[in-house]
Amino acid sequence: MTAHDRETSDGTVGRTLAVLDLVAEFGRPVRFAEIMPRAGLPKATLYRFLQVLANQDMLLFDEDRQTYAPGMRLVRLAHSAWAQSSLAPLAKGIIDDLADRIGQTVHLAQLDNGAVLYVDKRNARQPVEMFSQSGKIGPAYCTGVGKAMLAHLSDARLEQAISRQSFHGHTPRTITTPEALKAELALIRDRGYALDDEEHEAGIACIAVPILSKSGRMLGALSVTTTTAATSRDQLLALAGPVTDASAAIAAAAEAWRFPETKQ
Amino acid sequence: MTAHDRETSDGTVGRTLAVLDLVAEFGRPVRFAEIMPRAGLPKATLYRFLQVLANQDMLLFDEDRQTYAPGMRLVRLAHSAWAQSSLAPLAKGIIDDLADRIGQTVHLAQLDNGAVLYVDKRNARQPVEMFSQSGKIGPAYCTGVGKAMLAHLSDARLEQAISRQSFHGHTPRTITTPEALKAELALIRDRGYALDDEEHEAGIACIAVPILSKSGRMLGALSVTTTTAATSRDQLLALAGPVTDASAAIAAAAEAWRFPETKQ
DNA sequence: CGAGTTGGTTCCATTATTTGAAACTTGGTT
DNA sequence: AACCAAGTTTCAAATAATGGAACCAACTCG
Repeated sequence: MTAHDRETSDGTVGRTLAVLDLVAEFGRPVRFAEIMPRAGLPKATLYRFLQVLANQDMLLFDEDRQTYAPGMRLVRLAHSAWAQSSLAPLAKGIIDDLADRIGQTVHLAQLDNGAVLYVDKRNARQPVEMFSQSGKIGPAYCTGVGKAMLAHLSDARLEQAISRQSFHGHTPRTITTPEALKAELALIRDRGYALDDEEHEAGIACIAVPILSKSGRMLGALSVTTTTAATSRDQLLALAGPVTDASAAIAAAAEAWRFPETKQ
Repeated sequence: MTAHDRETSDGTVGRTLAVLDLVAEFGRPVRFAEIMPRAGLPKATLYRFLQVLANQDMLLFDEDRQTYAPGMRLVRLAHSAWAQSSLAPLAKGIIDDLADRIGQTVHLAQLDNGAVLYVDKRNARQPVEMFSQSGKIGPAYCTGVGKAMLAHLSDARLEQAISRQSFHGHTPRTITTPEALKAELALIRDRGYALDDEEHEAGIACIAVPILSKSGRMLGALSVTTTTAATSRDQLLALAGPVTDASAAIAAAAEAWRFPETKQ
């Protein structure tokens, strides 16, 4: 039993929110019977939890199809969360600049419960399609931003995060063991940036840097993604400079934001 | 005591989520003492609720400043909610078309707890800035989309929604009484579209239509916004046609989505 | 300096809520 | 008509939530 897995502690509220996660993970409306086996809760208990969540608009219950899906209240709450707690609002200008300058896809990510949470994105040229991208999650062990963030975690938090990785071999180059990952993280820490060279998806490479506060706290990560077809490894490495600069600028903005006035 | 105000029923979970809303409403990180008076809960209870929420990443607690703000877990959950439960994904193409054709700001909204929840938006020309817009809420009684939706609510739900309106007089034209609102809603139901003629903001007008399922259920609303400076009332009214068509197309898409196969 | 104040945290006996096995209802299938 | 699966309700026992009060800073002020 690790310190506190969100699920088990926190009494009724924690258990209920775990069910919410479960429903969200399906990615489609689900029926009671589909949730049951995964929830590991007595029928009656799960039933009551779902009722409460639906009542609370945290879930939307479709009467006709008898399915549950994440509800609209979450969208409203997330708006608030994104605006206040994510790096996105204060990084906006900096990311715009970076994307303009290098003309490639840019991702801004934060770490959420051991997974990569994308909080903002700029596509190479087409109009931004944000909410459908912002809020999306991805694996940490095989993405540039993921590794960049893991590399700057405290030992305890790293262990916790590693225990949540699934280490699925997406491509032949995917890192699939905790040991190999730790070695890679040490390297990343040394050179200051992470590479994802077709570890997650064939033909896709990216360079990522962590966003670190003055005191060394890991706030998030920034990456530029390219296709191996269009961009050589050297060209990709050449982006390290601009991306690192942008990352530093975001860190500075975060610092300024969190301590806006000296004393007053 | 009305049937079920989300707050009071639903036991511990409901009460805890009410606190989450409370924090989100502030729109900025807040301290314990600021939440206290509004929560109407004993100190110890509120304290525990906040602890649990922070533990669950539903809130983010800033150790240094001792403040709570909505947490990143909400962003992840909302992504799921937006993709599955909102009209946005299936309306996307239709809205793109509409915005292209008429070149004005377009809003797609749904009703959430008596308030307008914007789920998608197209700006007149500049790149979309979505998450900062999607998830945003606004008043129902003085916006086009709000009135369009209220007009197609069942009596019971309408009463419930009206009881949640604040009826603040934003401009000289704002409707400020439930009676006047009900009269306006009858008119809207008759003619099929709602107008907001500088009721919310001076210089801003909009035309909105409800999105109704075949069975008459109100799914959301669609609006086009213009400035009174650039667009005459007649020009605005001329948009009723295209907007209504788009709304019908969205309703059809929703219908098709919810009943994809006949029997299989 | 020390008494007072505000903001935050912890205790713990009481109480109300949650719990879940089992019974029941509903709707569909053979 | 009997059967089965999915979903809903019941109710006594078990547990977890409750909140008044005490406690602990960290400031402020006389």
